[in-house]
Amino acid sequence: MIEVTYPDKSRRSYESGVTAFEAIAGYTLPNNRTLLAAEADGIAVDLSTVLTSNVSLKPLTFDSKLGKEVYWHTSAHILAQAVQTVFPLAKLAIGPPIDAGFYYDFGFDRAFTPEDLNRIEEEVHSIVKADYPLERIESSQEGAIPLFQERDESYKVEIIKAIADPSVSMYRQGNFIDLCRGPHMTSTGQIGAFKVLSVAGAYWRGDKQNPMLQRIYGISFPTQEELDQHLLLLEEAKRRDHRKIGKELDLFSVSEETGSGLILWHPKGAMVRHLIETFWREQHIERGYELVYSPHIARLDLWKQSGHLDFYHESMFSPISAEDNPYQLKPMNCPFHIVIYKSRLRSYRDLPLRWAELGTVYRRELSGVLEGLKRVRGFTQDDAHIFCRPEQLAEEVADILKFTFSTLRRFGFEDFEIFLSTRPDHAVGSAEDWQHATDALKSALHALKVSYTIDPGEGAFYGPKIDIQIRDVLERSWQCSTIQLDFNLPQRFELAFTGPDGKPHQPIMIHRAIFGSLERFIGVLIEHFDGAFPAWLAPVQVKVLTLGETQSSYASNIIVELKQHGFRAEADLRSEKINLKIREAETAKVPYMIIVGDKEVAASTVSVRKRKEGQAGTMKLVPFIKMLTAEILEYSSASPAPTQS
RNA sequence: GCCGGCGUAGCUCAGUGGUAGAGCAACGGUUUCGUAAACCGUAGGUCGGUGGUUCAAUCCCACUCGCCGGCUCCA
Repeated sequence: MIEVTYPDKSRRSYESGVTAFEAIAGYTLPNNRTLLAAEADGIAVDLSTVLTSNVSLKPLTFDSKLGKEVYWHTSAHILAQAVQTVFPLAKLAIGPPIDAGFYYDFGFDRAFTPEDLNRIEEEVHSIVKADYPLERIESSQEGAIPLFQERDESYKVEIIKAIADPSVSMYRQGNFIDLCRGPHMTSTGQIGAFKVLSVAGAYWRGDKQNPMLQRIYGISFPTQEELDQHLLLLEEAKRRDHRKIGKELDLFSVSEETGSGLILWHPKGAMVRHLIETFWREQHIERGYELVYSPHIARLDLWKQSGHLDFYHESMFSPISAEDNPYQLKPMNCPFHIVIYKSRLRSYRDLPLRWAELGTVYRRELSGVLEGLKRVRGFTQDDAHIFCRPEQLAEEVADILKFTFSTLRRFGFEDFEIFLSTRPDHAVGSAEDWQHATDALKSALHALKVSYTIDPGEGAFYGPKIDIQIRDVLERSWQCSTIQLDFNLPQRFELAFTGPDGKPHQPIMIHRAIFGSLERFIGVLIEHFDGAFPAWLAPVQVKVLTLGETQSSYASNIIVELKQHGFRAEADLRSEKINLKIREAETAKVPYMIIVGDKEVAASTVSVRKRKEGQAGTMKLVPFIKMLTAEILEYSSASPAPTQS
């Protein structure tokens, strides 16, 4: 007999050899979902899995992350079956689930066309309708290889040969068979709604030396409504693409004449950036940072000593010559801050030193990866370096975390996901240093009651790090903030402080950024707000619109008064209809409109109109100013650290 | 960089092997009109660039620049 424990802590006994399906069949599923697979001691398994020992068992439905993975993995198999039905010569490569949906890579002698994708999707529907059961087949490597050789599946053969385990598994549905670790759903008919999304080239194993495969992306959901909802989000993301809005609102541009990946900030965009930068500087000074500035180029020798020339040269522009000395355009700010540190002897009493700089760096990104503000060749890091003693580490990190959360909240981000990356295989620094540093990061996270995920071995070679992802209104995740410890640079530059013992000690260096790249962050912000910035960030906060020429001087006086109160206000005195002026102000996403006609002039009032919401009443200018001031102040209510699921 | 797609007036787009159009914007004029587009007119493009095929190319071909979707989520 074996004992099965369920998520509600109840237990039941079964004969050994019972299947996961039998053990879970009686368990009620939430939300009317279909049972897809099971989670046995935290690992997803087929429902046909035979249980032979005590286990804690959980039903998997589409509502969990693991369940989605199973659902989308099976969907990928259905896609592959459809492709091979339509194009028997297409060779199977790999087909995993991804964050949202799945893809499958095929070796094929040409690119798939949109018409091909339509045919494939039709075939998918008939496979779903046929409701083929999925059957798991276990085999030795020796048994599996001829099977795939026979089918001319050279990628599969290559995969099998690379597998360490002598036995492999395959899944069959109808006449389609694929090498696969699984687990899978029980039948193809369990897919509710399926959409083939797009196709793009992708290298076999991501290596540009290898042949280019055709990657088909798809997505599936239990119901048509969920699929429609998802497609709506994709459309919305496309609609509010920051490149499109950036052009419409005249925020920024990129020109072929100046070069790709180099941002030209137009006045309106520059104002938004200026507001963010000003806020950033004020916050840093308030929180005990000092501002520094460093040049855009430095002698090549500096980059030799920092190691960037060895490890980072692929991302650096070529050196610049000046007389006999080669200079290098900076891809990072850290070496400059280090040189400042070294400009004099430092005492343990001086630490921690917190130096911040909005430093513009240049990186030679591949032309194909550039994307609006989000991936560029010249960008401004909101960089800071903290030099501290080992025992100060946990507190410094906790402060940075608090600072980061409060800053991100200020910009309307409430949903955070935190990752702690630990020591990779190849790393500098002693095991003890890594242990101490990683513990300090953890204790900072614990102190703030922040939950996080550990990414084992994903730290940089020079130290462990904490990455923070924000989730925007379209439910997309963006990684902006990062806190990285560095054992490498202090060593390379022989940084030291004099301890109470009168001897030199090595400080710990923390690199941290909240926005990461100002350009990228603003790109994310534009999409998050759909270009409709909150009043404190809007390049123009108030637009005064006149009905006719007789109100011009009244309107101008209002502008003067608003400006005296520090607001960004503009007037529209043209002899145009009020509807047109309103429409243009709405399109420009100006948060407040003030409409003045003869009535307002006579009563010395203003008619206030709020962006998107419409008329907000007629009032004297003073209450309007109070209202706007209050709205702007509301944004500074930054709260403490989040609690995470 | 690689694969695929695209590149026509400031913007959004239509179009054809015989040297190009629309709407909006701009400019000029008329209109002074109360909460999301008044009306009339004018001007504006060597059809991304270079070379080639052709009697003739914006349209075909090659190269080049740029943009878009992807390219370390490893059965």
